Amino acid sequence: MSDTSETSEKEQPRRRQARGERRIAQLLAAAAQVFCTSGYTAASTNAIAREAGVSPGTLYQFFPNKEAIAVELGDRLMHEMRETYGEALAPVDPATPLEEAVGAAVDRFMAFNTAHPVFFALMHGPDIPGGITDAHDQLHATLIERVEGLLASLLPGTPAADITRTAHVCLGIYKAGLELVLGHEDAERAAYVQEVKNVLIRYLGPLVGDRLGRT
Amino acid sequence: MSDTSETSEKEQPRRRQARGERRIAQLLAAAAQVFCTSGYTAASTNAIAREAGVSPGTLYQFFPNKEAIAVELGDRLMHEMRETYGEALAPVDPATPLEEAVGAAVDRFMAFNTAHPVFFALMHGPDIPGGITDAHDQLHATLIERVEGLLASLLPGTPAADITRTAHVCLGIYKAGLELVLGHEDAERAAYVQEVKNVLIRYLGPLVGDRLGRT
Amino acid sequence: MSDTSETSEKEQPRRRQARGERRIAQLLAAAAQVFCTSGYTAASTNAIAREAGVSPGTLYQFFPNKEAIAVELGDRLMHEMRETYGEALAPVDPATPLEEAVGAAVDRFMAFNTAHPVFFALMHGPDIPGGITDAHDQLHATLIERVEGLLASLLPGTPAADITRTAHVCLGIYKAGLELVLGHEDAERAAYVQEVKNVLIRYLGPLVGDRLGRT
Amino acid sequence: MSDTSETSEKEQPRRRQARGERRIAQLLAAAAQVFCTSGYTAASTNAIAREAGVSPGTLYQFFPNKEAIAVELGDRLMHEMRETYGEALAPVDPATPLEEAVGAAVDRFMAFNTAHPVFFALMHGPDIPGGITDAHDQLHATLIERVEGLLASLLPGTPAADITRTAHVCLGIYKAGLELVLGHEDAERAAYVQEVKNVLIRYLGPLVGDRLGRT
DNA sequence: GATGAATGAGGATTCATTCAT
DNA sequence: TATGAATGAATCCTCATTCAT
Repeated sequence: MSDTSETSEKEQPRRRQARGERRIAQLLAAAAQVFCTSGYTAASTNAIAREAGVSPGTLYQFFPNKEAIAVELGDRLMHEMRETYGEALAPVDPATPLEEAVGAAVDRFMAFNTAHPVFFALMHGPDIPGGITDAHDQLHATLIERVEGLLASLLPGTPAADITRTAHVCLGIYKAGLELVLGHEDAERAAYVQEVKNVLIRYLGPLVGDRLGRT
Repeated sequence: MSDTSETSEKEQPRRRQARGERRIAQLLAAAAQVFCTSGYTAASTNAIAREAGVSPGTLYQFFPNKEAIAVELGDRLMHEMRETYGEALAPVDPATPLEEAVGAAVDRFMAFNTAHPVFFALMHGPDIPGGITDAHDQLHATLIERVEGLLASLLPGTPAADITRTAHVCLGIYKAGLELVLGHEDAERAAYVQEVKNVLIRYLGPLVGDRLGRT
Repeated sequence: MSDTSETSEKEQPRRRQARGERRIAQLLAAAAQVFCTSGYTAASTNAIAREAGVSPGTLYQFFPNKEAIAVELGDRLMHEMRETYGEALAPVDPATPLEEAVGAAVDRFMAFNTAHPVFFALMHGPDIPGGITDAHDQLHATLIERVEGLLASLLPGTPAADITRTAHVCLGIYKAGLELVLGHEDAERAAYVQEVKNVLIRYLGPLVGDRLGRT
Repeated sequence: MSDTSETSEKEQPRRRQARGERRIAQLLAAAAQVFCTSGYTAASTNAIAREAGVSPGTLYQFFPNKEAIAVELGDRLMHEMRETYGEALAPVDPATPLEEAVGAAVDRFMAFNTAHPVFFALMHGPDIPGGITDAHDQLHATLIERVEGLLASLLPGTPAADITRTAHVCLGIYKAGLELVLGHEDAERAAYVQEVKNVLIRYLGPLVGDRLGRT
């Protein structure tokens, strides 16, 4: 009881921050839950607050608006992804067989996304094509960056514009695949995972081959 | 002619229907516009009515709810697609080179979807994974069917389950590609179209090859 | 076919009127149906028109508004009641035993109201105490008049104000009883009918008795 | 005092609740007003909020829908009734002369209903015979129960089914009488009150008598 | 007469956000 | 910090009524 007492002048700020962090985590967890259940657009801040067991006012003490919740959620997810699979998406030894590189990347991504289904909701975002919100933009940009990094190491010497385009295509394929994977279970799910790998490997194969061929 | 009864069963009703039909077309056009601008979820029936220059009540004279608008819009799009590219998606002569078959299909699909951007909004639908609405379900089911038809002719002898899975993958790829295509213009757009073709061709190539190889 | 031809100059007006009458009857029947199903307040003119198989415009060709439909319906019901049970509610031979007079009146009223359940809906009317609408006012007034007539013959020499008050009480009892009767079936319904008679007989008994006693 | 934790569990919540309680009371008062003026069916939640001087949103912070307002209003009225006239409707000493028992009950009921005219609106409810809403159902059921209690003590030995039926009849009589009472003033009102008593006394008299007779 | 399209105010209800406490 | 009350515009949808045809 001695140093957990709130009246300890030194501890208070730290405790406050700690409490804040806890609240934020709590709110983000609730938001994840609600985003998964209802999708981003339909998710209401009140519902998130309720799910978190706090009042709407409290929510707005930590986030200026709904968007910001999604942004922070995305950031943390990306962060956790980096923490967890840190080097998995880092540039790859060009000698690694493509099958292996892609297979590992897809497996890890899928594992992560299956464990954190919000990711999908955030990637998908509000359906509108152009107007995508910041949250999704940011998440998307970060993901693209990472994929670009991977591709750059797989396809050295490829023009940046091509790398970017290929990254978009790969991410698109992955997202589409993820939707299918999440929509099925067990054997069928596994089959879809394999298909995603197939698509990516066959798509990227010739690109890698070209490079090799030119050598 | 013997009976100038209550309502002339030929002219008047047609007139009436004509006006109604025009309004319906007008409303669907407005809905397409609004769906494109705001996405299906965020689109409001009032906004659609406003866009169409009619009162909300008028909208509800023709459609019982928002969903019904999307359904009808999807139906008409599918219908027009069939009319326009009727045989383009019909089973294909297995002798057709894959490049050609896929290239033609993608070109036509893309042309149609570029001309009718609503299609994308409808395909995408409300972001929530499970809850998809009828409108999107129906559209999706119809599209899947068509793709299955195509694939069945390209990959004879393949088990139905595999055809279905492959169809889902192809449609997923196409949708992801469409998003990228719609998000770019001119040369970049063309490049993305080419990438979609590449992905599909390379994905399907081995499957066709297997068949050929087995022959 | 000769004289049913619409081109017969003389017949046309008559036919028109006849047709009009048919339409009105049709509309009133539909209104009765809808009033019963949804109550007067919740009944929509569109629903009535639909039930009648005509367009809303047609309805308004015959009735200026919803109220008027109820009024006309009430009128016709009163009319039919008079036609059917004409003398049943007419002044009664004071020698008739009260039980008999009341029993007969209740039986007939109940028979009529059971056969025409709209009557109840119209009597009940929009729930608001003071603001009762014309339709119900009129119906009510007519009913009160009739009951007053009956009572006047049963209770000769009673001041008009008392007759009126007693009439209101009797009608109130009857309406309350009707609600109960309509809410039950078979044996229980019969029991409630008997109760209504009991209430009225016992209520009126002393009044009649007074008179007799004074004789 | 060792713990100045998150929320003081004694003062603050009470404060909060106090404000809410006040709003609820205010809203219920407004609802009562509006229900009286327009009847339950025609009363709009917006009108209630306006009458209470708050925004529609505020209303929905306390009540999930219109129905709930009526239910709560009914509950509170019943509660107040019990508080105020607690034992007045409680089982009665069978030795009490019927006139006295009925007279007292009617007087109290009438006093209460005159002071709280909403009661009538709630008892009456939406005009539609079968569809009665929960609010009215509940109120009705509670009232019936109470009347049954009264009757059971007045008519010991009567089968439950008969008690129930008699209770329905008495309540019906009372409601019909209330309508008349509320529709008149001063002397005429008093006269109607007397008539209600007369009806009930004469109706119940023989039932009590039967019992006595059988003794 | 008859049609059915058109109206538009109004219904119940929700929601992101703010504010007094 | 935390609360929860407050907001008010916006949501989908209905309905009595009118009007061109």
